[in-house]
Amino acid sequence: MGRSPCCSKEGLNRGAWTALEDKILTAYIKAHGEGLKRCGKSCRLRWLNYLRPDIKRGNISHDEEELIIRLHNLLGNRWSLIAGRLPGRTDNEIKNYWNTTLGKRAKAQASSPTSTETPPSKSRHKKLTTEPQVTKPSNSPQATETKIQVIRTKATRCSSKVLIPLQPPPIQDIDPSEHQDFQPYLTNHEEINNNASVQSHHGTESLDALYSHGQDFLNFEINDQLRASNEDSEENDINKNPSLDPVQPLAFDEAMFKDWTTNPCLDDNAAMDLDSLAFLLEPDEWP
DNA sequence: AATAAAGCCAACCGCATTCGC
DNA sequence: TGCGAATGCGGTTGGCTTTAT
Repeated sequence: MGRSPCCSKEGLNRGAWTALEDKILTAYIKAHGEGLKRCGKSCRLRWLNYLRPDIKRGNISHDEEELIIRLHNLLGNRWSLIAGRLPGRTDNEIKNYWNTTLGKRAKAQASSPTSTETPPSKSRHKKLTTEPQVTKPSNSPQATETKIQVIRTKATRCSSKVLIPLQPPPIQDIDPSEHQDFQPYLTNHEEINNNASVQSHHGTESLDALYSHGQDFLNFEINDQLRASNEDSEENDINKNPSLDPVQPLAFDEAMFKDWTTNPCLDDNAAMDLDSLAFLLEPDEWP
């Protein structure tokens, strides 16, 4: 657990602030005000769980569901690790999905082992829109007390509620060319709106992401994590799951990865989904 | 139509870890 | 080396929506 340095990312400045940086920050605050009355923690969460342009919104596909189940068997409640293997999904989303759907299903199956796949509760399939919605304020006390329009970031069904078209954030008064550092934020809105086209039914974009993650995906740090926890605690996941050998490296090396990515059967036309990679998570298949 | 119950999910909270001074 | 601040993470909660009665 713990954090990596917040400024460890390439290209980010660390250490003492320079006069120029101070000037830029001051100019920005002067131009746009102090803005949000939010703590950094809250802002971070909002960014990570919702605003990030690469967030994939929409139903958890069957492939992703299987992946979550397998990873959870492997890692337990290490949501961030699990989320790291599901491009575009957040730890919070996966955690929620597990708590509301998969966990209950697992529990139900455990209590009645003979039953096969149980539908997720009443199967109120979430029907996510691809963009945040601004709903008419409800008649709740909170809503009537304030005239602030609340952006309903929740995935909600279109009901009788009136949906007001989302107004873009007031970014037009920011000249992107003058604020390169804020570029991600300035382009964010557009990217979120484009997420609809990013959605795919069968996880092909996940595959693309896997490609882009490349070896990082194949040699991901599960073993390191498990090894670390093995050192830290006697009650560790390995002990709980004797099928795992924390010291045993994953059966992927550079050559294999190269082989895999150059394999002609994996060309653009190959119809693939995460099922084809399921064996990667099958402990029995591990050497 | 009204109300209760269940489901869902964004955000909050507290703890552990790491950084920078 | 110690300490305060920042950050990452998992657990939990609050409030809204949907479904059932």
